[in-house]
Amino acid sequence: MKQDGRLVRIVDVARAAGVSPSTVSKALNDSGSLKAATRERVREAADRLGFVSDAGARALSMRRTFIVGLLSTDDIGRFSMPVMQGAENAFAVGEISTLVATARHDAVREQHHLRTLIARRVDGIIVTGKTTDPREPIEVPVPVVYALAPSADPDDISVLPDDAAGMRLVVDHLRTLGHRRVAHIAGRADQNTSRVRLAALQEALAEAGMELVGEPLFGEWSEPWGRRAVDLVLRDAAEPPVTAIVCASDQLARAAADRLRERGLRVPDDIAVTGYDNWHVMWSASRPPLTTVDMELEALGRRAAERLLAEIQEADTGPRGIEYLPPRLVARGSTIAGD
Amino acid sequence: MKQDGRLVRIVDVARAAGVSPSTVSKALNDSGSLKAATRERVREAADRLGFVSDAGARALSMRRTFIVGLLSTDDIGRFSMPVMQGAENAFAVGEISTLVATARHDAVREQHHLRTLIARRVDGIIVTGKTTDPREPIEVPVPVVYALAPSADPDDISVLPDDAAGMRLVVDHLRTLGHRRVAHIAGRADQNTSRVRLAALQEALAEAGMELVGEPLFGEWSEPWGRRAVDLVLRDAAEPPVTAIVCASDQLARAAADRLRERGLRVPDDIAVTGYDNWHVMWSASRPPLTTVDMELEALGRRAAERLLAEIQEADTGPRGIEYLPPRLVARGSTIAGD
DNA sequence: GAAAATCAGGAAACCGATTTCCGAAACCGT
DNA sequence: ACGGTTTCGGAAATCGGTTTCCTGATTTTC
Repeated sequence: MKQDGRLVRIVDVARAAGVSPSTVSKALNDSGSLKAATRERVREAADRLGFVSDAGARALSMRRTFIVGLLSTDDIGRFSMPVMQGAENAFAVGEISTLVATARHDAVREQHHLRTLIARRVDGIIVTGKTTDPREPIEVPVPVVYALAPSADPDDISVLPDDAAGMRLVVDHLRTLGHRRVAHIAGRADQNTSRVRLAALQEALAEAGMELVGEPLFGEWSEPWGRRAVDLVLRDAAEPPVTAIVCASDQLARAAADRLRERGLRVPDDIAVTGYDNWHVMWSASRPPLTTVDMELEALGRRAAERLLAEIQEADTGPRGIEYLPPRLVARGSTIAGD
Repeated sequence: MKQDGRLVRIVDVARAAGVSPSTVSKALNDSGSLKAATRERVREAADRLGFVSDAGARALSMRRTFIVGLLSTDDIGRFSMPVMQGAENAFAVGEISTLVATARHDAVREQHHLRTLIARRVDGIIVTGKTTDPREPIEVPVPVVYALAPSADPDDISVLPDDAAGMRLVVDHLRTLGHRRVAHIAGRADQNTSRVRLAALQEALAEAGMELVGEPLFGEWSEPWGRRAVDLVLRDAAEPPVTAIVCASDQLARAAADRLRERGLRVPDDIAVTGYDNWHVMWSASRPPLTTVDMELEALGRRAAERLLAEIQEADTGPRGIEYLPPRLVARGSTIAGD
């Protein structure tokens, strides 16, 4: 395959097999009607010559490129990466290639990338972003699925992790363990995720007959904030006012656990801690390892890919609007002693 | 642009402008010889109709797809991501699109992806991986550049971060601050990176007339190991045997700083700590923030893209074999008090 | 054994651009 | 006014496949 001359074309195969180009095409694509012997002879010739069909030329006549675009609003980051991974995987089995484009929050760059994707005649586009804040839909003449960052248009297809379900899992877990009074350390107040998680937490707690102690603490998604927030929870209290702290991310939870230990409290015996994200470097570095929620982002990427494929084949069955995918609770030492 | 019928073709523009298709092509590509007025008229018609040239068809006649493949040996991870980002950026300005393929350490998957890339007639391929261990070169009929994971073949083009230079920066920094006796916490012994960093450290220390105290400590790339390693350094010593600990990663350094604080030692006053990677979540969460080395992976991705482009245009000037790119030292509180 | 139905494979049109080649028109100097 | 260049723009070939007929050959049917 490493010769430098032009690659093997279909006519070369045709000549080698003593048939016409159209016959080669039919043989290799299992179309038309050919004798089994002919098919075999062509196939044999094809891979003897190392023939690899030109996808571009094929796309031209089939009016289908088998390429999808993956447009990321920002950089490909910690969240969009697994999504992309899942999508790429799902597509690869269907012989579909993935073209990546990152807009870096720049509208001009985004437009530029969209133009290129259109020029490439992609069969469809998946749009991602790092937050779950709704975004302006993109205007293109091909199917689009939004993953992680939903479209503001309810007629578009969006796939999101079900944060509300995640919080219910957490509350359920804590209730089973006997906790009744919990505090919440949240992330940035201006992000959808923070508000959704808080709301879901409050609701789930109410249903379970449990109590959210103190104001929810909004801050940022950083360890320093996590540590500071713990101090606020424990503010001038001889006895801890709660038995568990639900954190909106693993980063916050890890910092919380650190701070609690520094303040002489044992996790989980004195206070249990839960995180969110199942981010390996965080949950495993925490002492003890974190009980957390896995959003199953890779599955989300796969699902987005499936929906897009269905949409491309005009056979989509899922709901328009936002589809929520169930997360998974992972119980570890930060809530279960001796784990 | 959101009509559902077929997209605007070059003949549509031709008709609208009252010229032939070939004239449209020339007008839009600034080729051939046309009156300025004609060119303008065609252009005007083209974007009035929202014409976007079909890249596939164009590729077919130009024998150049303006697509490159980005093949990752493993998943796209923390290290390959910025590389990919840098490459994608560099390519985007040249109107080149990036096709991603992740092999997940699976030879079969890798072969499969290579076949698809060849079928797509990519102009070239960038190969990455997460470690700097040399890898088997790939066999393809197009130019290839290896980034991060070098090819075992010295005739191939590889671009790597200069870890030796990075370690020299660290030693230099510590020497300036008056340190003479340092310990080293390394990562996995079976990885090239670990050995290279250690060797460079030893050499730089020798040159600077400084001393590496104790055996280098190999372990894993995790915080638990970082903490344990600190205990080994301080083992049954009333007084710390060193004034600085050079860690092979930010993760290790952050854990080391944590552990030192727990043992009642002040960083950097009693012992200074350095990391490697400039990994934001690690250096910023550390108390104090970490002095570390930034490998400039995004620049590395850009460089890889440049080399590949040059190679595609048969105008490469850089050296065959491995090209090392200079890292950058970032000084922070873990070595400089009051920072 | 003849008519009808089925099967195998090829010729040619087509997908949507680029590019080479060529003819007509405009321009030139004398 | 005339031969000789230039300039401009179109016709047609080409890139590498797929697909639609279409024609002989073979098989089926009664």
